[in-house]
Amino acid sequence: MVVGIKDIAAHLGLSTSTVSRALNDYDDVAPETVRRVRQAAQELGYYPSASARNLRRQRTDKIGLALLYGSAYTTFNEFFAELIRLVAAAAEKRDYNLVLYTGMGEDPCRLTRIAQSREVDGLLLMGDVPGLDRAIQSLLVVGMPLVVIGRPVNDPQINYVTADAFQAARLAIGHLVELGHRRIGYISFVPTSRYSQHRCAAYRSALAEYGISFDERLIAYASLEAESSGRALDALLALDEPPTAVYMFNDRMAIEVLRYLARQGMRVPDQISIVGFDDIRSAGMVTPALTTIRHPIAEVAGQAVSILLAQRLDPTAAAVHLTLPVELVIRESTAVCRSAR
Amino acid sequence: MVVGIKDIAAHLGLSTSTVSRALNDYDDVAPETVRRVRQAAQELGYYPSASARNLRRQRTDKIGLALLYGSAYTTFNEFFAELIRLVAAAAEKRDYNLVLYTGMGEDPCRLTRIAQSREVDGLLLMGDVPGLDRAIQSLLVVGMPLVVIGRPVNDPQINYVTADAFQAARLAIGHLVELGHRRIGYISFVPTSRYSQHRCAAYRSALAEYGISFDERLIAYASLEAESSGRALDALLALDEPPTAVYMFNDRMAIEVLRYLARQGMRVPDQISIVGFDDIRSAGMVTPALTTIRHPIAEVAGQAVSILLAQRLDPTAAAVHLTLPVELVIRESTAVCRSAR
DNA sequence: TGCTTTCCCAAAATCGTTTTTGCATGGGCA
DNA sequence: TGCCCATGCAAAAACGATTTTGGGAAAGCA
Repeated sequence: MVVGIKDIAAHLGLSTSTVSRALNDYDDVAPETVRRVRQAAQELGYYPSASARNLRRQRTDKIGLALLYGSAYTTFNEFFAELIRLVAAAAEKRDYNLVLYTGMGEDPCRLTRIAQSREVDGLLLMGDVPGLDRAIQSLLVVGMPLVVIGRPVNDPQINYVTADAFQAARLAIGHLVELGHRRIGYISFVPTSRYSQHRCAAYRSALAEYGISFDERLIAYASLEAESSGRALDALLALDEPPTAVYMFNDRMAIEVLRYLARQGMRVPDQISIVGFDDIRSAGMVTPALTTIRHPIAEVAGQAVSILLAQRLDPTAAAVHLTLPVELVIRESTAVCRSAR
Repeated sequence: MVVGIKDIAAHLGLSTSTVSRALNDYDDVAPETVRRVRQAAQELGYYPSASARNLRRQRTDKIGLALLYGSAYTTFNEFFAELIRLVAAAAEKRDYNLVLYTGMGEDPCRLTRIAQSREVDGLLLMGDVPGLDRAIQSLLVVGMPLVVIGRPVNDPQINYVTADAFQAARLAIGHLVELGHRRIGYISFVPTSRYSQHRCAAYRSALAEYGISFDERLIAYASLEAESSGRALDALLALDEPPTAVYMFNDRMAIEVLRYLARQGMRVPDQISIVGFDDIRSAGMVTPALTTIRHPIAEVAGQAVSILLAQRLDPTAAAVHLTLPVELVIRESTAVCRSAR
């Protein structure tokens, strides 16, 4: 049923090696033979078996994208959707396909298995779970190329590509300070995530830059569950001196907060300003439209794939650490601070 | 560096076949030998080479999800994000991984290559592009299991899983009719898509059920480009007798329309009612919250994977045609028709 | 004891390619 | 003519596992 290289060889009275070399552009095959082989392959509808090819060439032409999230991440959001699409597109442009590994939260050892069994040629890592570092070390041991997406990594051997969280915080906080805000809260992702930790550090650093003293109580944490962001905001609003503006971990949570505030009858931006992060498509479509930081997802995705494949070609090359600039997108969810008017 | 089955065999003074059979639960290996092999495998950090295994077993333990969209689909939306996540989860639950094939719009022949090279064990097909049917036939020829997602297929040999678009239209139109609407428009996806055609047929059928005569001018088409839905709505509103309610192809487009109407200063649902389709997460978070049809994505994803793997096990089984029920979710974007008050 | 069965395991075949090696054939050159 | 080299292909060796085949040793039975 399925036609193999043998069938072509038999059909033309050639050996399989000649057929293979004809199809793979070797230069020790007569042009006429190449033509005949190509034509026969076409006619018989021949496509090489991926498994056999992979085994012999020791490569799979696939890269993996591992989404390392615990149960706190119960749902994808638009950000992931975009990221996955862009990574897949970048990979396909280079004739690679994308394998999705999700639900790795419970068992980072699956990473080890993926690497050791060499079922992909490289791994993109997104997310953070307990035990991840050890799993990553096991990838390095077998020489599996890998790139961490979205946060810096301390280990100088490990590639990463991330948006500039410090610049982002500077832009967000700076924008709010210009509007007269001094009491600026931050709602981050679960504190065990290094994404969250990194962003918190960026928030603190930005506050310091604008001469605002850091108040620990102005940081709250939320997961991506439906009501979580609302509860986190509640905690901030319940303070003696509640924030007049809140910078959010991402747009998804920011939009949840907008919705929550609307239900509570609080007007944004009149009573409180909100700044998001990512600039997902919905950010511009909610009411009020969300002021946010544009995350250069396409660049992140493209660079991640580039770096991964470059490391595959030259495993000895130094690790690449890439921090990409972000932009402030001012929409309707931020305004002059009431108490500063 | 990478440890293979030979290393274990050498290490224990056994043959590779015994090691393999010990690891694969054959019953002609002494329990003590199995124990030793298992332990050695653990200690040496052995994982079987996926490529070698795939070649010998003639399976890859991967399924593909092909997204067949032309350039009209420039972006994923939440619906796809959810679908991909749920399909991946369903696959992983059965120890399969998901390979994403995107950007197949320009060349459905890639499907043929995927099938012939057997790089996945089955294919889930989502979307519709010119030349798709011929490509699908080529999959059938090589016996690649496949399931079409999201729309019925005429060919009785082809599995499909879809939400019930006719019930959806009945629920949506019925709801609007109850509110007094008689002039109900429909904004569909690009007319070349069979998704669009099927949904239009459902819309017509629902109108007929409620005794409303069909007016071709009340159907408009939009792509998923940013301004496309707004333009389509404009066309409907420019009619002599514009619709008092519009049923939308999906929530993404419905939300774009809400945004567009807000910019135009039209109040929803006071001046016009809008019904969506899918019930993506954003649907409940926009203002006004969107009345919509809940698409049972999790069931669709789970059933699609089940059917695919079942067909893999028994290629002679009859094709499965599954139409899953939907639900009406009433929120804030629909109200009593003004002219009926 | 002798024969059959059962239990383990080794050896070899296999999956379908790619890559290496080797060998004719023919042409160029002295 | 004799030698060498380039050309074009066949044969065989990988790739690393699984599966088939076969056989020796121990155990059971007459």
